[in-house]
Amino acid sequence: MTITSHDVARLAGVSQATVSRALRDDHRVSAATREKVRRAAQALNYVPSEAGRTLSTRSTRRIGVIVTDLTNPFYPHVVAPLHDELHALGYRMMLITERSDEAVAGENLLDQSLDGVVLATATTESRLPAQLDRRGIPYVFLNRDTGQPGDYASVVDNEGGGRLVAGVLAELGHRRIAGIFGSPNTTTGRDRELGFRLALAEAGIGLPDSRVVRGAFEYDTGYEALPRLLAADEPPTAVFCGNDVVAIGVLNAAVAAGLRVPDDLTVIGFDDLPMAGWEVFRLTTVRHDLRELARQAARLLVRRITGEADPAGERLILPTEFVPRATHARLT
Amino acid sequence: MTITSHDVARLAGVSQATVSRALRDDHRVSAATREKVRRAAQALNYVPSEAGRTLSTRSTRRIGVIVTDLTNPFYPHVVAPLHDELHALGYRMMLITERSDEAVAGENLLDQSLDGVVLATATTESRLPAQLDRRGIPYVFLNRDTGQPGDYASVVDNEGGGRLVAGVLAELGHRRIAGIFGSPNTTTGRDRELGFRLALAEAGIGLPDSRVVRGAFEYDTGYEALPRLLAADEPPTAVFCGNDVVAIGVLNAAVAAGLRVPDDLTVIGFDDLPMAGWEVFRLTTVRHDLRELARQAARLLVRRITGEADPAGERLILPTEFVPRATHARLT
DNA sequence: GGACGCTTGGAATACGTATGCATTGATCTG
DNA sequence: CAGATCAATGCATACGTATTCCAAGCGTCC
Repeated sequence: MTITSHDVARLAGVSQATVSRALRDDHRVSAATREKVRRAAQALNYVPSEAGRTLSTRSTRRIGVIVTDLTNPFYPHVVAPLHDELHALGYRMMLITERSDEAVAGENLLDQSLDGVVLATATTESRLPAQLDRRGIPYVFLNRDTGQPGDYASVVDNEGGGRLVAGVLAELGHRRIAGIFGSPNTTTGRDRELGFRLALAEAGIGLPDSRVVRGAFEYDTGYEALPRLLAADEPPTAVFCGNDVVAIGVLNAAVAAGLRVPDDLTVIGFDDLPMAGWEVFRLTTVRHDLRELARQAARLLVRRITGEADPAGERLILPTEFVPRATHARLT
Repeated sequence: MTITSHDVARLAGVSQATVSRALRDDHRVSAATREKVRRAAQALNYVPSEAGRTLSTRSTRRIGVIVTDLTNPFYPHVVAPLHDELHALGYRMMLITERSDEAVAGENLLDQSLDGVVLATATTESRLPAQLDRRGIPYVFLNRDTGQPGDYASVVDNEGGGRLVAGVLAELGHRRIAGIFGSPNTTTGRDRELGFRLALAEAGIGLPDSRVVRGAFEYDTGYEALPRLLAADEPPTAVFCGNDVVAIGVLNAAVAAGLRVPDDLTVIGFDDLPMAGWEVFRLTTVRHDLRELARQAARLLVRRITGEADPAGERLILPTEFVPRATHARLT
């Protein structure tokens, strides 16, 4: 039923080997035969079998992308450019979404069906990297900074971004400041918190545990955290959120609580998703180039696959920038 | 370097064939040998090669999912449950996002690397179904209703949903009503518009072209449409949007224009994405079970792959339900 | 005119798994 | 006890492509 290179060979009156060569522009085939083969392939509507090619070349031109939860608005903005860049580089994308990536480990990602993997999940406790190493499957971290010397990662200057926000809040006169950070097992959250804390300390501002919440980078985290923070004896005048999605949860909770932003509360996010610029939010946040982050990860992975990457590991860091919109105000 | 079933066979002291059989629980292998093979495989950390298996069985356990644009908040809510359901059914998901699916046709989806395809793109003009048919690759439409007898589709009762909204608006006393519908080349948009128009007509309410906008199911469509609709001589008192994403664009445009919703304008969406329930929106909309829509599509596709589906085609239709929130009001 | 190099294309094989068929030994039946 | 039946396993091959090795043809140079 399916057309193979043998069928093309028969029609063109050449050997199967010649068909393979002709279609791959091997210089050892004459222009005339190439044309003949081309026409035969066209006539039969021939498409080379991916499985046959994979078995022969030991390369699949396929890359796995592992994300936690696609319905979290953050991920699509990294998956989409990843897809595009990988496509441009001649690779297909295999999307794998898993709550815990122990489940991913249970999956057979290791069956040689992937040329490489992009790890875009947040958690630092996964055994997946070790397993990939053992099987010799190249991978890169996206938005996760292990600090391990040999690793490959495309990351954002999270610490710098955290500092930026602390600086701004201090300058605006805020002293009772709260933080909603990512889970402690995400480097993204940890680094943002670290930079934020350091810069706050330099400004002589404390950050007591009573004004700190940690949780997943999800809408609900922000939505549920705000009431708790407000219930304290000395409620905060400003909240720094670990990312925009959390901040948007906070903004919605503020509406529910009848709080006016920024008059009653300053809210600052991180990422600058398109959503952050919507009129209903006009969220003040920290921008970094998510598209470039993804592109960079894709290119790094491909370089690692082709052996062009630095064997000692590579760490590509993107800068951050403060984006003032309408959710921050000077304390009066 | 990589471990094959031959290596396992050597270690276990059996033939490669026996390894294959033992690991696939073939009843024709004794419990003792099975155990011996299991242990050997375990010791070597053996994982069967996907490519070899594919070549041999002519099945890839891989399904392509084609979507237009992942950054459109609608798609993640269909891709995520699709992924989960396919996973549960033992298939992997290959995500393909393309602006135009002519580009998809250029892709080699036809190289036998997919057991089936879910078409979740909106446009009706694609040549892709014809190409898949020609190559005998099973596929289903998700949220697209071709009306062709032999097709397989998982859809929503869009016409019924449109009727619901028209009924509500009429009952609320609205007479100057606007519609922002999907592109004319999407059946989703067309059917919603159709039901809406029919029910409006039955209520004796007109829908002049000056109060109709058509465009992609995107945020910008709604955001840019509202000012134009408001500029008319007799601006509408209510807007029905082809989906929630468009409605959210409208709500943001309303904020930008200083309009109060629902006092000045009633806005109604379609889909009931989680976002629609956010405090800042509290969007009145039409609900259908997006998760079930995806699940149903996955199961239908798998049934078609295994030959269990009705050869005459199948069309699974999900009901809709009106969800009153805070963006609609009675005309005073 | 013979050795040699270059070009072109065919034959053969590797890649890893699944499976039809053959083989072997054992158990059962009349 | 001979022959039939059956369980368990090995042998051989198919799947489709890429590639290595080899052969043939042809021109060139000294």
